[in-house]
Amino acid sequence: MSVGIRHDDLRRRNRAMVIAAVRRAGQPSRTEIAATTGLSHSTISAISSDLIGEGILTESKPSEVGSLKRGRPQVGLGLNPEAAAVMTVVLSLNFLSVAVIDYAGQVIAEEQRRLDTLTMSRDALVGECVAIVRRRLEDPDLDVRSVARIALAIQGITDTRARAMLWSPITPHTDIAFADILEDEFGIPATMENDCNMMAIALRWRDPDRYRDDFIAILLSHGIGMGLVLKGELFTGTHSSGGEFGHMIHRPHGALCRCGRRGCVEAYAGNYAIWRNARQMSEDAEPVADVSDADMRALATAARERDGPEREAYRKAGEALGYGLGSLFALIDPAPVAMVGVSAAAFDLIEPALREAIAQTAGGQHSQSISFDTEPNELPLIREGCATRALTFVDQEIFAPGTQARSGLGGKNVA
Amino acid sequence: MSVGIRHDDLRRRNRAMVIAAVRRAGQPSRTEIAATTGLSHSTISAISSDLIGEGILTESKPSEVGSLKRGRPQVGLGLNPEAAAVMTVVLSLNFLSVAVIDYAGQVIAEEQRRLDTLTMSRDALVGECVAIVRRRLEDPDLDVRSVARIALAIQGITDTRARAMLWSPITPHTDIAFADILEDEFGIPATMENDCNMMAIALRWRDPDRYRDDFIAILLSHGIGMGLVLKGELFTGTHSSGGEFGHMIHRPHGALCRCGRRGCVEAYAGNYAIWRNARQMSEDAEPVADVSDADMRALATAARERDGPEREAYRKAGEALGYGLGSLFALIDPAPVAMVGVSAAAFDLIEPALREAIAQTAGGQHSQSISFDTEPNELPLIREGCATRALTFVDQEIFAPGTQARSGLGGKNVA
DNA sequence: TCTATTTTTTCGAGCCTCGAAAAAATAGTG
DNA sequence: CACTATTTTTTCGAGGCTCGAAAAAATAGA
Repeated sequence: MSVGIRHDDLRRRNRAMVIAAVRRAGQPSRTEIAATTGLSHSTISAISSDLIGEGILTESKPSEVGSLKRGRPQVGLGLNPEAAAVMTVVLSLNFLSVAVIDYAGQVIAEEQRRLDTLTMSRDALVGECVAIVRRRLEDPDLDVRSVARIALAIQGITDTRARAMLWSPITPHTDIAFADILEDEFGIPATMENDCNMMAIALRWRDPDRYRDDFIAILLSHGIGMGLVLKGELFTGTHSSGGEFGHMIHRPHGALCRCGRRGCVEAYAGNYAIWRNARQMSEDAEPVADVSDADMRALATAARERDGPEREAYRKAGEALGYGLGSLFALIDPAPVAMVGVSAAAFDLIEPALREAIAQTAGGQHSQSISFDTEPNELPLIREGCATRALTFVDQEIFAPGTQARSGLGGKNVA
Repeated sequence: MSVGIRHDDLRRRNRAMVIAAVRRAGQPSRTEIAATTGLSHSTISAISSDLIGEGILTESKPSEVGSLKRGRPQVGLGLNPEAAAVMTVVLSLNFLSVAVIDYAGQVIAEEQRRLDTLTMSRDALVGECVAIVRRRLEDPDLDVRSVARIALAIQGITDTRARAMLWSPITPHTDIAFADILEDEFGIPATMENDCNMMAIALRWRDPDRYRDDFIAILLSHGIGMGLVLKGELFTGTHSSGGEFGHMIHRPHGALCRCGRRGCVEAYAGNYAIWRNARQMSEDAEPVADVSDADMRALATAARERDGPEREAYRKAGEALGYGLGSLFALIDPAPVAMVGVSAAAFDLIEPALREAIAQTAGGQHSQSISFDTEPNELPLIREGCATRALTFVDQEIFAPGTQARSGLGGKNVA
């Protein structure tokens, strides 16, 4: 069953703890780290001395902290930007974007490309991803050896182990093992993440007060996606990335969904569904491939101006989202929700019906206390999430590795 | 944030690990424990020597193991039944049952009572629980001091911390802090658990091969409940016991549910709902308070005999359960399901419509691979779950405590 | 009785964390 | 400007824990 704790695990975990404390706090002193981790000063001293010796952390000048207190000034510890780098690859509908990020979290290079993802062949799609990564890696300003991790994100379903895309609305092809492909090509560990999960991670990173242990990130875009954090952990399905909120059933035998089934939440609340209803097309009408953000904004403007089919379309979207959230809340209890994506900008049109629907459900008793936040731009969020995730991997798996000799100078006599 | 690992934690966790290994394996030798925990023989030897010295474990005679191998015979380690005892209290509709269980898991006493829970006053209900516990504690055969934990289970919603019942269908009263009440009364740590969660725990204990990391236990009774294990952990809501599968919305504005809302899964699949549909009453008809098991069995018999309203009622139940499961599977992916309770005996009537409905949902792609198991009797399961939970608490919190001096003989020179 | 085999215990080495004390580095103070 | 108070950081020895190797224990077969 579960395994006992070895003695070596102790140091490993505490190393990881120190690195995590520095990443979260920015420039904490050793004393601060001791306070947040609960470890003793001596232990922190020993571990940080190791980490500085290994080039993972750096001491910042006392002046930067600028304390006006008496006594020996604190020495801030920071992440050494050159200790490593990671790459993020975000693949969305007709769009591919890559960024290189240093160990301290700063973007040091990026590149973006428009593609026609819906019609590309499988090989072409994979080829574009590989090519854009290669171009970044060939950048003379970048030390290739320092790139320790590549995190891809895609809209759609990925497997639990974050190795492959299983299904995605942006391409007709399925089961593409992006992580393995990139690893084989470049020899750099890679993962294939779900876009909404990365949004959730970024939200927590941005605002840990609001998004801490339990919250929901919902992508209101062409499709409906969800990233869910429960009890401080990213929630994933047993086999796949899970959390397919958009494909919970809102109305049995209801409107036709892009996934081919009927009555999904997405079939009422996805951009194509709002579009379809606003145009008063049949619920059986085949979903359109894409609706531009500009068109969606125009729809929202029309809905705000007059009571007509546009307004009704947003109302239906709100109702579907509300009942869906209500069912979700029956399972997990209410939690803060962030609405992300172009339709989040039209949340004023969605919210009334959404709240009314929630009030009809088990979550309704807390209807008032449920708070919504909106963020119209999902792409930066997804990239931030990927970066955070990749850097966390480096922190934990590369710089606090399982049972492996630590590089060089094994001692304390570095200072 | 999260806290570093102290040196003392190491031993604590490994002690817990050893106890857990013994509880799971029954009579394992030290060598076996070393293998399952991954710790060295020396460590296991030291820890088990401590545990035996403290009276937590006992050595069983070599003969019992009865190996025919050459070499020094293995000495089996077992839980000392007298090391502690726990009590389970299961409160269900019109029925209260208590059991006393020794540290090795054997029932050593029990008592049951019929009540009229729906009409009792709050004080009377609490009073009955306190009284039945007191009677068991006054049993001269029982050493009161050895009782280390009381686990209550109730149908309904409990809080995350397992202290209080928040709402239950078996009584009109709400927010009863049973755990605190019993602790104050008897000075024994207590918890208030959700019945379906205990079912899930018992299922895993009974059949860890089938029910290991991810599975679902659904109670098909007067109401519909669910216990959910995900990634090896019991799933609870953020504030309450959560997993209110029965109150996911099947049809917006649909049939009247016992909870007062409309369209819940339970409003189609609970006993009262099947009864209501079988009698061709309106979906708006007030749910009846109780339907006897005998009546439900008669309904099932009628449904099997002829195609009529009874059969249709079960079909509707299956449909509601199927769409609900489908939505659940969209979130967590499919997992093995156990159907528990009186209507599980009529699962043959439910299954076709259920599978058909699931096939319409995101879970449909795996429709074939989803397997259902049935267990008509929920009470023993709930009790077993409580016992397992209470004993696990004793294992971890009492016999492998945080940072606390271990009792007596601190040494290895006990043998 | 002796040997092979398997389980369990013992023992010393190597780490790790901790608390206390020392060292380092600064701001006030007269 | 020397001295003191104060705060941070490092050093050092003590105490624990786990591990591997070797020893001890306990049995079956020859």
